[in-house]
Amino acid sequence: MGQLEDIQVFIRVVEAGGISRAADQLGIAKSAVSRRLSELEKRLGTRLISRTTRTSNLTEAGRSYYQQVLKVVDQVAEIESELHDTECALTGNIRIAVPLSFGLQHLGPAIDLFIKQHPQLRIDMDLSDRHVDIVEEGFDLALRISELKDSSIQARKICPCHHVMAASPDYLAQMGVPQTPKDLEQHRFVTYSGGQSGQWVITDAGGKRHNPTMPASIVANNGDFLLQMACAGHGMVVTPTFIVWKSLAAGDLVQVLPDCSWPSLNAYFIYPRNRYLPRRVRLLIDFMAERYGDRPYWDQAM
Amino acid sequence: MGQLEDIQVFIRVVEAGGISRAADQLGIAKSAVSRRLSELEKRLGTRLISRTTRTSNLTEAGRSYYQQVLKVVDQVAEIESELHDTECALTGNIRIAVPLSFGLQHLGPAIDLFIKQHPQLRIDMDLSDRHVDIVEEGFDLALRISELKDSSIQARKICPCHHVMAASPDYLAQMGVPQTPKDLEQHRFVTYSGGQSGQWVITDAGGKRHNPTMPASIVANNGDFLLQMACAGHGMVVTPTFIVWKSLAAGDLVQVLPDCSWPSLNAYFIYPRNRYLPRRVRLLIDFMAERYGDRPYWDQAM
DNA sequence: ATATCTTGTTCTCCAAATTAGAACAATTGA
DNA sequence: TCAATTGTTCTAATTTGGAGAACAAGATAT
Repeated sequence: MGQLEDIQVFIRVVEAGGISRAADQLGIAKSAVSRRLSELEKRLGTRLISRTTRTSNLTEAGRSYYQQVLKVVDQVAEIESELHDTECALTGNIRIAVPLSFGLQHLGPAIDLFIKQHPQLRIDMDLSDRHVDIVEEGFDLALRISELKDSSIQARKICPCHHVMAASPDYLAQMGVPQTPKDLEQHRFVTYSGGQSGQWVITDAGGKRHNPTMPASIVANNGDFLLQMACAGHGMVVTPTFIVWKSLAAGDLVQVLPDCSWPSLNAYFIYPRNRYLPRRVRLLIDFMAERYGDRPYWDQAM
Repeated sequence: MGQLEDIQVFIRVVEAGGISRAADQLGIAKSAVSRRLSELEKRLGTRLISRTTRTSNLTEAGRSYYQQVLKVVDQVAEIESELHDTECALTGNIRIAVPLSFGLQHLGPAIDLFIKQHPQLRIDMDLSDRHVDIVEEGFDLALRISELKDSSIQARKICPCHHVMAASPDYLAQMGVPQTPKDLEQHRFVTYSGGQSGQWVITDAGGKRHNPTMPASIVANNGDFLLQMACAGHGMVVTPTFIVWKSLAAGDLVQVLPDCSWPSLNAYFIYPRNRYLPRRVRLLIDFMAERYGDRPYWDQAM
């Protein structure tokens, strides 16, 4: 391999935070990464990353070198893929990190369509609900559902993400149907773990905001699981429409306090700032933004 | 090898004007160059150089690609050699094309000193009097002795290049010593072949310009040879001081019409415009400019 | 018109380069 | 204190890439 490949290995080590993680992400042995890095340092006559056992840190020279070569690597990628894409069908790999529920239920079919349009592309999907640092982990982009976008990254909104409260008919028959937000305090909930999911602000039809206590009998970090528990009558759930839409349509769940509204989130594709975005990645983002848009099909079905 | 090395091979093919010459300059087999170029074109999905048997021409895509990657290759070279040179003794290669006479008599000792100061450098010297296209032939720089500098290249003057007229004592005893430029028409000359060397403009002490006919009994393209012929009494010679200085000092030749002057040329180092000049090359140019300067040692000895 | 020379292509063999994996030292965390 | 993890180094295996031969085709010289 060559000079630019050595540089790319170095960049990966820096962004991954270590040789072992870089090796995992690059799919090569850590001995190979170690050797490539050592040879780059030898060629430059200076240490780029100071390593002790179990830690590695950029030196001052390494930091400067990293800033400079990052631009060069992007330029080469841009020059070559712009030329290639002018002449050819899209090829290459796209690494995406997406939340589990959204990924399984919505991105799957969408990716299927996209790949049919661009059969020479390869998609590498990471489905999980953990927070992903796309630079550190070497992703092209990630889907994030949130209110605020991180200022250090670029984001493209692809659709709104509304929430509704719902419960099973059996549960409501047993516990009664809440008429006002205050009534909620007499009920049980299944809620998301972590963060501040248990503390929701609900806005009633008159525009008044409420902050009801919602005692959780079941807590989990997975929306599909919570949906199952709600359908089984274990409590009411506040959940995204993109999760609950089919259960509502089937009558397995019934919307509660439908005139009230919950804080609205958005789904964004995020990608690294100041980094060349290959055309195939841009096309995928455009494709998804168009496919979902401001009134996605699951909201239209309600 | 890698992506950047493929690009460097491509650049060399473009600038050399063909795969065979590029292979010669790179020191690898033309089959290897052919294969590298083909693989680069395959990766980009487009033809960069259209080849028929015995000719090759840049395509439109190739021209654009060449312009863009040239900058990138320079940037990488700059980033890495600036970092390297900050930390280390100078290393690397310098390829220089120099005129034969000047190279043998003056650059040799100078290079010897320079290499003693920077022992890890490697000098690749091409000595000839032919016109060298430094970009096409892959030189870092060339020494050129001329009046005008080519506008498409960068030049750094390293010293003036004065000419004098001289003849052997025997010749002058036999033929008489010319007193005025007009007297020259009664004499024989040994002169440079090609160009307009046989048509000199001499300026007398009063500032008047003369254009004497100087019949040549011996013509050659090498100044050292002409010096020998002049010392042997075959005629008078107009020659650079850097060639004739020792023969004058030794009494083998005597200056003729010393109050007159000849068009003054300069010695320049020339190097490619818009191309990163490694520090080692810049240091060599500085070294030579300082070593010779406005009154080089051979002019001081006269 | 023909022969020779030169360029670029393609293929095969072999040497060189590079990776995987094992073994190890050393630090960190349980 | 022990186990886990990181990074380094070495060796064997695998992959890559160059050299050189053979060839096609165009240009040049005779």
